[in-house]
Amino acid sequence: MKNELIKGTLKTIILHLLEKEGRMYGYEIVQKVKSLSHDKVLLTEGALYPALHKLEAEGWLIAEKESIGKRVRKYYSLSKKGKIVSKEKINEFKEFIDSMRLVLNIELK
Amino acid sequence: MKNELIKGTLKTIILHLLEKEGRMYGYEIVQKVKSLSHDKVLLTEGALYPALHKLEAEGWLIAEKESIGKRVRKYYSLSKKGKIVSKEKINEFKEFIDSMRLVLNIELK
DNA sequence: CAATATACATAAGAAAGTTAGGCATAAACA
DNA sequence: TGTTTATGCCTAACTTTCTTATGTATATTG
Repeated sequence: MKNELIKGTLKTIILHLLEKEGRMYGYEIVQKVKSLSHDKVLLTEGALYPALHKLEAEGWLIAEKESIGKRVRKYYSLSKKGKIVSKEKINEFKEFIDSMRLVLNIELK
Repeated sequence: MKNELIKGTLKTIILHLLEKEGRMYGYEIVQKVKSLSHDKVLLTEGALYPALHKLEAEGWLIAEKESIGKRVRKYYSLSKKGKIVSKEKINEFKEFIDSMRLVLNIELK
């Protein structure tokens, strides 16, 4: 999906996955989205990592480094605020879909 | 809707409305989208007009100026190519929604 | 032991908006 | 009748968000 539509959904995706999974690291998020979407949504690391940093700076994510052998993974989870924002983002997305359905006059199963 | 999600949908909206209505001018498109979406989707002219020009340059739209009193309206309609692209864009949007539904695990009525 | 996968990160540039103007005519209202 | 609001077009500076291209390093697989 070389799709400009994906733009703007990245934060929503991250927040939602962390809410569902509890705790994930960046690379894992990329793989998860890829598999959930049957290889349709391919997050790029150039977009993902800056987004994670921004969400952390915003206070919505908590980051913890963890050593796996000689490598360091950075796990993210939702802060209290992040859990609230996560739900808000999902609702915004649903409203967006509803609006678009009205404008584009399309049915969604 | 101060929503970054709308980004990327503008061309799809324009093409679809022109397909449905046949012939519209810029200002009319703004009003139509506003009313269809119950004031949720408010296109800005700063985004709309450049988009119309780009679609015309691409060969997807045909523009015709029409004098209304002393004012000039610019009507747009779909070219043959534009009609094809319009359908493609709608399909892309539907696929996008399907993918997002998988990733976000949400139900849409 | 070379290629691929895992895992993080940044930086330059492109794309698509927002915000803030500008210009002009027509209609509505006080 | 004069001012505000609506109609109708437009552009330019700036911002946000993403893509593309790198860089670095360890682990696994053939």
